[in-house]
Amino acid sequence: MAVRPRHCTGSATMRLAQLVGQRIKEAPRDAQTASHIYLLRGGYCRPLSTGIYTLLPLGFRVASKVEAIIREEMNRVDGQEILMPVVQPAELWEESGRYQAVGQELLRFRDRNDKPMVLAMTHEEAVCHLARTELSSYKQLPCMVYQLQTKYRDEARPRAGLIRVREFTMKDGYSFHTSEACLQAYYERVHEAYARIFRRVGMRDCISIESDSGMIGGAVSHEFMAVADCGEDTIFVSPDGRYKANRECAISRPAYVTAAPEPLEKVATPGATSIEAVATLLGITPAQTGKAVFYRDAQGALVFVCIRGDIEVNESKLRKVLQSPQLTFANDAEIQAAGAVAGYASLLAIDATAVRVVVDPSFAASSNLVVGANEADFHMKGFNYERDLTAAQRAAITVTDIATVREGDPCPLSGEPLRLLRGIEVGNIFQLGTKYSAAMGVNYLDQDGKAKPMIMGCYGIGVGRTVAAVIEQNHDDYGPIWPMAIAPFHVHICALNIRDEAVRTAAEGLYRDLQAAGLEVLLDDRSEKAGFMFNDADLIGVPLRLVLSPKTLAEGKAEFKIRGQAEKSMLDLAEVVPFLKAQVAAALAE
RNA sequence: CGGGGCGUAGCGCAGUCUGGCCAGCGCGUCUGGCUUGGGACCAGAAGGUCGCGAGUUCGAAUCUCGCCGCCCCGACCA
Repeated sequence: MAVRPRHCTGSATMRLAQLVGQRIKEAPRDAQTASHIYLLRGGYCRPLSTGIYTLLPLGFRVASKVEAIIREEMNRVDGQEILMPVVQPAELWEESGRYQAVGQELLRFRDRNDKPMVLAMTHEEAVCHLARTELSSYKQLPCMVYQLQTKYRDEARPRAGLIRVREFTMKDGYSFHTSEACLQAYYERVHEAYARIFRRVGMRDCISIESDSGMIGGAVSHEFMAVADCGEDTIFVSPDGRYKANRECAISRPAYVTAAPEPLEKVATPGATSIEAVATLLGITPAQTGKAVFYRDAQGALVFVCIRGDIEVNESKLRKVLQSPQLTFANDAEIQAAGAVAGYASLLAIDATAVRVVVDPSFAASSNLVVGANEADFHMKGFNYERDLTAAQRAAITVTDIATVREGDPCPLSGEPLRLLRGIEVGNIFQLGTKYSAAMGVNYLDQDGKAKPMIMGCYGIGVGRTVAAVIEQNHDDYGPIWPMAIAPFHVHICALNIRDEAVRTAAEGLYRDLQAAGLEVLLDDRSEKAGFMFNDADLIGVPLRLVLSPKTLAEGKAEFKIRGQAEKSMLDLAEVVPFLKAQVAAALAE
C-alpha cells in the first residue's frame, strides 16, 4: 500500500466491539438513497449539520483508500502534491473577479481585524498566487500541482448524504503550460488517469461526457459521471456511445419542417396564452408554433428569446450566449415596457435593434409557424423567419442553438435517438486557458524574454461523492458490497460463541496470522447471536467473511463466504491464511 | 429563494385536534440469568430543558406569537 502523507488508514485490524460508530437497524427517515442509508446504518459517517458530516473510522478508511488511489494516479501523471489554505483573503478573489461573480455559495466572513475573508470553494486563486510567486521561467513548465483538501460551498440545498454536501474533501489539480497544444496533450493524460481512478475504485459504470464549464470557465471540459438513478445530472448518450453530453450543453440534430411559405394570416385565439392552448384551439401540434420567452439578464436588461413551441429553452446555453451568469424570467410589466403583449408576443412587432433577441434555429428554420400577433387574443399563421423579417432585423438577431435536448432526439453524430441517463458528477476536468492567469498576472518569461500568461488546466474529484457513488453502484438489500480496492477491511471474521475457549483461541489466532500476512482484518468478537452478527457483517459490507464456531472447529475448519454471493465453502484452518491472501491479491489485481 | 412536511431518549415513533393521570412504546445501551448458524427470551436499570424564547392559564409537549433547526420537491450549483 502506498505511503499516505496526510491521511492514513490506521491500524490494519479492528475489533468490532471497540469500533466507534454503531450499526443502526432503522435508518433515519431523511435518508432515501442507498448510499445515504448504508453509510449511516453501517456506521460510516454521521451528520453534524446540514450537508456537514463526520467520517467515522469505517468511512475514513474507505475515503483514505480512494485518496491513495487518486494520489498514485496523480503522481503517475507527474503531479506534485501540495496543501493550500481553506481560509483565504477576499482580496484574492477580487483579483480573479469571482468575489462578485460567484453567488452565495461562497461563504464570506471577516476576521478579528474586520478583514474580509472567504472559505475556499475551490483553489484557482490560491494556486495562481502560488504559481506567479514560484514559477517564473518557461524552463519550469509544464508542471502540475494537486492537493486533497477540504472545500466549503454554502450549498442552497445539500442532499442525499455524501452526494451533495457543503463541506467535503476534494482532489484538485492545476497544470501550467506554455502552449495550448501542451495543455491539450496533458489534458488527455489526465483524462486517462481519471478513467483509471474510477475503474480502480470499483465504479461499474462511469462515463466521461462533454460538459458546460459553468462558473469555472474555460473552453473544453469534461465531467466524469457515475451512472446512478439518484444522480442529479441528466446525461444524453447515443446508442453507439460516441456522443455523451450533459443536458446543460447537449445538442441534437433536429429535423425542421420546411414547406412552401404560406401567407401570413391573423387568426383569433381568445384566451390562448400558452402554446398548449394555441395548439389545441387551432388543431395543430406544438411543433407548428413558435414560442416567445422573456428573460432579464444579470444587468437587468430584457432579452427576447424565440424557439419552436414544443422545445424548452436551455438556460445554461442561453447564459453562455448572453455572457450573463444570472437569468430570470421577466415579469409582465417589463414585457409590456418593451412593447410586447405577454402571451401574444411576437418577433413581428419587436424592434430587434432595440432589444436583445436570441432565436433558436428551430424557430428560424421552420416554415409556417403560428406565432403571436402581439395583440391580445390573436396569433399569426404562416410565419417564416427569412421572409417576414427585414434584413436589418435579422442582422441584429443572434440565431444560435439554445434548445434543451429531449430523450429520443437525434444524436448530432449519428442521428440515432439519444438515451437519457442520470449521473453523479464525481470528477471534472477543464482546459482553463488564460482565464485566471491573465486576470491574476500569472506570467512566465518565455525563451524570447517576453512575459506571457501561463495556460492552465484544472482537474477535480470529489472524494466523498466517489465513495457514495461506489455504493450506489455496488449494494444489495443488506448493505454495501465493497470492491476490494477501497473496502474498509479485506476480511471480516465472525466468531460465533466467542465464550467458547476453542472459538476464541482460533479467532484470535487467525486475526493475528491474517494481519501478519498483510491483510486488513475486522474481528467481530462480541458475544452476539449468529444472525445478529451476520447482518452486521452484511451491513458493513467487507468483501470476505470468515465464520468460526464450535461446529466448524469440530471439523478443524472455518466457513468462507464472499459478500454478495450466496455460496459458502469450508476451509481447513491451515489453508485459511494463504487462501485469503490469494483471494485479496487476486481481487486487488483486477 | 418558492412550495410541502417535520422537530417528544442514540434511532424509529405515539401522545398535540379536545390543556390536567407518573411523558409513553419499540429498537439500541447497562446489570444479571438463559441462549448461540440469519437481527432470541426473562427480570431489572440508566437515559428527556417534549427544538428555543415569550405569552395565555390555577395548570402547557398540547393553545397563541416570534425565532431556530432538519427533510423532500423546485430554482440554483467549481
